[in-house]
Amino acid sequence: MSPRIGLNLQMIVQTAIAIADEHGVQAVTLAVLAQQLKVRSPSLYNHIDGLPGLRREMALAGLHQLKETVMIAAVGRAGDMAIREIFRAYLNFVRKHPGLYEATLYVPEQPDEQLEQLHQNILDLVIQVLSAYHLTDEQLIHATRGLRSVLHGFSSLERSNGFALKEDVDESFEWILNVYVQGLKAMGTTTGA
Amino acid sequence: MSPRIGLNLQMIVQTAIAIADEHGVQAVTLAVLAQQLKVRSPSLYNHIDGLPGLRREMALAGLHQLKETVMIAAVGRAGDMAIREIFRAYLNFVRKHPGLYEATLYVPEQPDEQLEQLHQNILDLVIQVLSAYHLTDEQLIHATRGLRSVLHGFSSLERSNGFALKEDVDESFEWILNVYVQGLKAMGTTTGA
DNA sequence: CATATAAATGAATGGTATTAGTTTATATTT
DNA sequence: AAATATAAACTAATACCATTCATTTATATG
Repeated sequence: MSPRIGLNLQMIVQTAIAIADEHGVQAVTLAVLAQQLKVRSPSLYNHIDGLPGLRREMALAGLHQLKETVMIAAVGRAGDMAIREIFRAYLNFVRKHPGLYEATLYVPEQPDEQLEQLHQNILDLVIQVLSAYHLTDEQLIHATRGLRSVLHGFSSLERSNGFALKEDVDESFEWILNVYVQGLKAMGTTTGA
Repeated sequence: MSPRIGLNLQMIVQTAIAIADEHGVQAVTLAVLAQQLKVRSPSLYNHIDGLPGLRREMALAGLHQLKETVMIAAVGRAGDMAIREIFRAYLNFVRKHPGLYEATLYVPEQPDEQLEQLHQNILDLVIQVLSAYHLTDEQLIHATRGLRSVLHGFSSLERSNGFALKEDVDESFEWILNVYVQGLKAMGTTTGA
């Protein structure tokens, strides 16, 4: 049932992620991947569905890990503190695994239920935390989108040298975090407008 | 001084941008570009410095256009109104020219003075508008970074199908915009308009 | 009209992903 | 233990891609 079990999916994805974290997703080619695994590139096709399949696997792994990261940050906390820790955990994740994070941005050609499920899982976590504030359903949607926008935007810009001075970046992040939390509270009390 | 002037830089970049806006930056290959220009791909090297050179030209064009867009949005306005219009103009730009915007994210291998200058120009515009709020120098840096993070994050996520429901996206954007402006005012030492 | 110039080309190289068919090591069965 | 089935890994080949080099060729200039 399993002749020549030299490779497996986990090894391949793990190696691919290591390359991505070091040199970016674009540097993950089947050629260098096979080389690092001491194998010929066609052999990889026994375990993954080509380069798109590999990218998908990397995205799945990244989203799963990101979900765990966010969950751990939020567990046992509530309200502002939960939000703040989620923000910090998210940024930390991107800083620690830039290539893996980049991989989570993979957009499949056709709808992918498993990918969508993981995205939804993270979304549900955020929604649960935001439910502490007394927002309408619509405001809840806006707030989650705002949170994702800020987090994705900030970490993406930082990753691509978007911020000139490396020094105050952490302070900027905390400042932005404060603005978001303040805004959340302001919107929660004024249940209209 | 100019034999066989069939091609020029402008034509090439313009065609490349059209391809990028329709199919994404990754779809801009020298092969299809040459094909559309009815020329062999090596001919392009007389006008651009390979694919990296083309990407750089696209980034320059995009940043210039983005700068103009932001400037037009802010001219004759001040305070909240200027901020709001810049937000809307930025999002509109990304929606109208997704590929060109993607091209502006190009990061050169080595420091590129011209690219940096254009980035700085846009930054200066934002800083000038934010100066209406009475922020410290540090807060000003944080505020510009926050603005860029939100704008880049939101438009990127929207472009990659990040938001499930297509309907309320504009409302979400306005909501986030409001949070930002409110936060700005709260942080300012004195109130602006 | 001759010549210099630079644009456009064909040919070739090396990289990439991918497919097809073949070999081969292992697990299972006889 | 030997035979066989199975799937992993391979070789070979194809079709793209960017890029370089040497050559041709059209045009502007002397």
